[in-house]
Amino acid sequence: MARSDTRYREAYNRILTYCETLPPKAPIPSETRLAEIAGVSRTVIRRCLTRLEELGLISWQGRDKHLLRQPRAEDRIAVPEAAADPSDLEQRFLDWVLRFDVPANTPLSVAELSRTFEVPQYDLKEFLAGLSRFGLVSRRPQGGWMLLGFTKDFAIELSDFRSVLEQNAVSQVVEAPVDHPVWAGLAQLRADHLALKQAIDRDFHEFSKLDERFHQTINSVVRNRFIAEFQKVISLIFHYHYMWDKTEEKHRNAAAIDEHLAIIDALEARDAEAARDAALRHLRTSKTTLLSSLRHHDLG
Amino acid sequence: MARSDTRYREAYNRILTYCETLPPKAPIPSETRLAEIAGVSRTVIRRCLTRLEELGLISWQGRDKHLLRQPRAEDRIAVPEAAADPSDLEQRFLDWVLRFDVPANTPLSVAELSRTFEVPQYDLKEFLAGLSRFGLVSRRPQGGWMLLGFTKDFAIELSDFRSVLEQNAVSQVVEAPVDHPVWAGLAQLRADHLALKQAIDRDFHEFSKLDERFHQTINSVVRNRFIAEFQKVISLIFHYHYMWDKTEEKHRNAAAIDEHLAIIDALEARDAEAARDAALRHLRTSKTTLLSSLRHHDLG
DNA sequence: TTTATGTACTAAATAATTAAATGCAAGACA
DNA sequence: TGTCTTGCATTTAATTATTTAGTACATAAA
Repeated sequence: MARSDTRYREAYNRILTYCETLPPKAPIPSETRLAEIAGVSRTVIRRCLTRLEELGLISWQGRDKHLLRQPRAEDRIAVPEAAADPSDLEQRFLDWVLRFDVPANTPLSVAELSRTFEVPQYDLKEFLAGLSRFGLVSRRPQGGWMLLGFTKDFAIELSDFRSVLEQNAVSQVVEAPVDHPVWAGLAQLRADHLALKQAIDRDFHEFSKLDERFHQTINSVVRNRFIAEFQKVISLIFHYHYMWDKTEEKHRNAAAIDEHLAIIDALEARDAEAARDAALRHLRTSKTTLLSSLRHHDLG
Repeated sequence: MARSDTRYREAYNRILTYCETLPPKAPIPSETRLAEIAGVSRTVIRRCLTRLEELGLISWQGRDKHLLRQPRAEDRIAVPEAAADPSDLEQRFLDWVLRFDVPANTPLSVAELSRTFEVPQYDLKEFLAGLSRFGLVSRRPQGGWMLLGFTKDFAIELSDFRSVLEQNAVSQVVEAPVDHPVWAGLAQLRADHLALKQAIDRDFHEFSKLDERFHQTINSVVRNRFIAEFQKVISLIFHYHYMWDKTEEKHRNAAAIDEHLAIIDALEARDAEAARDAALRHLRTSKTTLLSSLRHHDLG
């Protein structure tokens, strides 16, 4: 019942690797130096040295440390399997919510989620605390957490907020210098949109990816930590719902392609007002799509 | 080493209060009913009932429960001092950061913060995890947390983000129906601004409060959980820095009053474009002020 | 004087533990 | 017979205790 000693184990192996580079009988550097090499504190280094001495790899008396023999493969210490990295927990969590269409006001059990995602409970708690800032989850008075999201109100507010951010992004694109990578990106996007428009009867479901790329390109111009954080969540949610609402998908995607092209036209003409108008039209369509996809889920 | 039984203790006292309303020898409702009354689970209610029986307050056999005597003051159970409520932890934390001018890239010790704010470490971790979503703090590789905020970049990005949100708010105010409370608020603000303008030589430091109220009023029109969450943080940061930058405070505040009045004029004339222009001018001034206050802190 | 180690203390991560919640089955009562 | 209630068992969550790791200072060696 205490923290794991992974840090020590990893440091130990790193020190072994370092020792392999030393000539036989070489003196071992100071604790401080080793701490720098392994990127840990002296406390950990001393544990490593103790073990090295016990295994007869080094002699250690006072400040006199010498390598006794070359490290072998079996000297290495086992490092516990790195748990599924919690870095993309957000992606996987939202994926789970959206894929299984978890309804609003579902109580979330940390214990259960911890099993599902194979992530320690405390990582999850930290993660949920973060999401609560976005109003996606909240604490329940009896303890535990509750999924709030994906009500109609949520969708409306999310769409509105997205509109605000994207209107701003569009304004910034117009101001971007000619050598900004966004222009190359938009040129490519125009070509890809036109290509898909030709093959829309067959490849209409390819649009979802293109849509995501389109919005990402436009937003890439905005360098803002606050906005960037939100964009990740927003794009994921829209991406999924867009994919799932199958009603008139082909027709809807064809229309969206034209809306995108209108935005690209206005941007390349550096016409701020026209671009904002075109973007607004497109975002309104998106909002409607998101809302209708929610409605279908509710009914079905 | 386990969770506290505060919940049980509070529930017990609540049940006592309920019993006081009952006539002598009255039957006690079912466990489920009591659970509803006290807002806890049946498990807690059973602990309460056990104690009530032990103290001879009730008889309890099977599902037959009767009140034996009226509860007295000394029957109440002691509830551990409610720790300083963690709800306004955010306020107090930001207050601390800003008041002591904690520099960027300061390591934050959960243990120390826990003592400072008299909040369990547990709560703090959750809180910091939330703040990390706003890019105010981040995890350190060696463990622990680190305060990121209040560099120049941070201030710029925060200001820009604020501009985006407020431009949007201003656009919404113009569209607000005539009976919306914002119009009364603005009328009052106009009067207060004019009054302060008269007495600016003496009361110029009163402006900070007025500024906060002004921005709050405008943003109150926007009903959006995402934006609301940010506004709290943003307004606090600007509020403090505004108060502290003493350079030319009087002149600066006088100018800001005029900028506010210009915005109010445009809003009341329902002139969206003029309002956005006026807001933009004011937000640019604010940004400059925030940046210059940072510069002074760096030099001092 | 400088640098390394010894020692002591502080802090963070996390498993263990108890409080609380919940689900299910059987019994009581109408 | 059906509904409400309680008894029992299991699961979950909050919080502490404990171990690992980091850090500061004293002391000793070079």
